[in-house]
Amino acid sequence: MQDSRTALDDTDKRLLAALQGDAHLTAEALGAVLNLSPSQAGRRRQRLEQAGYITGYAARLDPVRLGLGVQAFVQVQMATHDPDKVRTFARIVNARPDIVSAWTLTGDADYLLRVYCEDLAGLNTLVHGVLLPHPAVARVQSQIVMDQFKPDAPLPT
Amino acid sequence: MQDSRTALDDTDKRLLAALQGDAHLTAEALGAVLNLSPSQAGRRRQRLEQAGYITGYAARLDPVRLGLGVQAFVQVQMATHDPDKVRTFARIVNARPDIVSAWTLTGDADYLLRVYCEDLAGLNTLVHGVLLPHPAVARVQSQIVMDQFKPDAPLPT
DNA sequence: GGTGAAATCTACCTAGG
DNA sequence: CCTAGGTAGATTTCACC
Repeated sequence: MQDSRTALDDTDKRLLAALQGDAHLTAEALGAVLNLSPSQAGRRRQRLEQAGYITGYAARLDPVRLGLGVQAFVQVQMATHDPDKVRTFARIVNARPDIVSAWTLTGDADYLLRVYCEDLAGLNTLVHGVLLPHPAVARVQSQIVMDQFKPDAPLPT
Repeated sequence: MQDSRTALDDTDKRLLAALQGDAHLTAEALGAVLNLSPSQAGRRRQRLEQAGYITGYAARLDPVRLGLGVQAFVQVQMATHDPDKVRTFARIVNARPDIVSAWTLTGDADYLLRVYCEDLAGLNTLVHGVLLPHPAVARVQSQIVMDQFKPDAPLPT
């Protein structure tokens, strides 16, 4: 199965797109979309899973329904790159459930955090009570999400 | 079922967490995790779906496997808020598959875009060939993701 | 590309608090 | 009366032809 990866044909791409929209599509439904027999659609899905294109299937939750009304991006500039201090910072980031993603970026902001909070007070506690007091942190700038303009992230295929 | 929504009990939260990790967990597997019978686990899942906590199930893809080696955040400052020009900008954002998410933020950057590109050349084309030339755009700053520090986004429950 | 066995889901039914 | 557990029919998957 070395070369099933080199090129995704158009059907593969549409299959991946369909499964990004609904992971519970049956082989029969996939076949209907792709103009394939159910067995071929199922086999193709299996191939793409085993080839590593599909890493898993996840439930999509509604943040507002869960009481998470405030979504924000927080840029964190580090005061130091001292490994010890950065490690304790990393532990905090990993431990806090309200920080759902964290990236290191090129440019002047060292970290970008994506956070979900119940309300503005929660965001303030995170920024001023947790991040800013940390010895490794120099500066924090938070930007609240006003609107999710483009819906989340089907990867381009 | 009016009040099944007001408060999620601990079992509900663990169920949501489990399904965020793997949407294909069977009712039996869920029951094993939650110490419930399969029928009760399935029933609980159904309730959470109907109550709107779960909005759907999606396949998670591997961007690198798909040949998308460069991931970046692009901040776009608008030159104008003229509705017409903003609309054409919005159409471009929605049309381009390499822009997977777009948010409007508080602060000086008007839009934050999350993009996946094959390589740096692709990102450059997007920034200098598509975004900057647009009449509504004043300034663009792209920051490439070096490392995804915290894995993507199970929502806190 | 099709078929059949195994597994799973869902709706209904029964028991217990 | 409401919640938990179990059972049967329908649907789906997966290995084989």
